[in-house]
Amino acid sequence: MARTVSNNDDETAAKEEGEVKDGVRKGPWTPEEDAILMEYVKKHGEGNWNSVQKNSGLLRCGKSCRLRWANHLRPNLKKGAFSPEEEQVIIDLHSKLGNKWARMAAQLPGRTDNEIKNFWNTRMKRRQRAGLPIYPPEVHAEANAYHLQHHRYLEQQQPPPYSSSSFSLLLSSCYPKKLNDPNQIHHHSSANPMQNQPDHSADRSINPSQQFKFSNENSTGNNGNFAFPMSPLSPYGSSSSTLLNHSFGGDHGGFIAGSPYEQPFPLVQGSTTDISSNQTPTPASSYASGVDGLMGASSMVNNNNNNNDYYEVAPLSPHQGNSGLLDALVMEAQGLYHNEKSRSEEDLNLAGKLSCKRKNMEYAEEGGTVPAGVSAMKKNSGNSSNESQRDDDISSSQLSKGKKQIGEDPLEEMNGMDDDLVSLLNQFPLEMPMPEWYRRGENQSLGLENQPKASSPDPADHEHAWTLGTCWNNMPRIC
DNA sequence: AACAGTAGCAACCGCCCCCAG
DNA sequence: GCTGGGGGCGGTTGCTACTGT
Repeated sequence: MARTVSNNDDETAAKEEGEVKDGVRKGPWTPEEDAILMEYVKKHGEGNWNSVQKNSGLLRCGKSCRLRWANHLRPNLKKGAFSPEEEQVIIDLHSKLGNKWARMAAQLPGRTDNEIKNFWNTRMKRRQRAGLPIYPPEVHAEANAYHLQHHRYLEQQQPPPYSSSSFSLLLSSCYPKKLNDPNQIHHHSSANPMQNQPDHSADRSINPSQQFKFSNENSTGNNGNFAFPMSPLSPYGSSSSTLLNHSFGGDHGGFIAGSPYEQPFPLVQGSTTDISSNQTPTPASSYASGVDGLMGASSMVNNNNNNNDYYEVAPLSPHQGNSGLLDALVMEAQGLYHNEKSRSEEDLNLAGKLSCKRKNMEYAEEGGTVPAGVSAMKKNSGNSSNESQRDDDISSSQLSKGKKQIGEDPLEEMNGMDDDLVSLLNQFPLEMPMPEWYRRGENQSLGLENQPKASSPDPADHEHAWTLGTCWNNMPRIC
């Protein structure tokens, strides 16, 4: 559409010059302003943005200058469409980090967080309209394993090698789940376009996508696929358990096909879902030993829970050296490793308590009874005042050391929200009408949720679903 | 061809948080 | 503890391009 031209010349002129309020101009930057800002930065360097107005006469606030510089003027900025490689990186990073645009930008030289955000939001919208899942399955599988690895750390009562902030966002990549449905483990369970809402998605009750009651939920938990009762508030919580239920996408290994950094990401499960047949079951230690980077504390985890053996290696960031954020993450991981052992048990209790609460809601929602184990967990999960006290202790002890240390407790951050979130938990509707797009997804071969049960996964069908059905590769280019 | 509707995208704003002084 | 600077991120706005009538 042709640009709408105002009939009011004065208005147009005012717009072009930008609106000046309190001596600060807003609106689009003019080339002259850009030149002034660039000149200023050239002379004085970046930083101290609030002094720009004083020293350069630019009628822009400091923040506006900073943004303008960061997003448009700074050297080495890439402009234009994202390359396929960049898109792949974004998708993969988002599956792990959630809406951490700045961190993602740190791994995409020349790209800004805003640019990535816009790209993602546009993509989200597009896929939302199409009723498609956000992630291609291979990325999702890797992200799931990434999350699962964290989950296993908790089970082992070992500190997870993630930072609080990063992991809280890892949780955002959940697909909606069919809790306790043993079959669900083989399904990428959603075409839910809302599945990737920001951080809150750690909790099924918070993530809008997870408020929907899915039919055929099966509360039997005797096959090892029992929805792991973890806290929605724990950074190791429900999301991981959610992921546990669909982590093993059957026909996907731990590699991102076509990824600019095809990291081997072995993920081998023993019994329920055999994905090992589709990838080389490499001894995790061989990966764990020779890697560094984001997952500096990468490790092998062997869990015998419910006859399922998992050997996992944390995915590693392939991009290094372009961001202090990554270094920070490594340091956080190291800090976590040393600081959290003493708290993990209590954290688990809290996680159990809260997740049991949610679990009870789910059972109630299904009209069933709460299994004894769940009730018992609820009883044994301690009391909130103790938890609060613990958090206070942690906080004060940390404060007593002065600055917050890198590697501070992710649980502290999460638990700080306990009251609010529990309140939210209690207020969310237990059942919502299943949206049309989901019902459609149940019956049409749009996404992987419609793949045959993984007892006999058909890679060909699967491939078809993505290359033809969901048109991942055929999506229009962003331009 | 002209117009209207709509999607995609760039850019900005506001709020919040962290950190250093 | 307070304050200011800087940064992160969600939301919004407005322009542009495309498509349908």
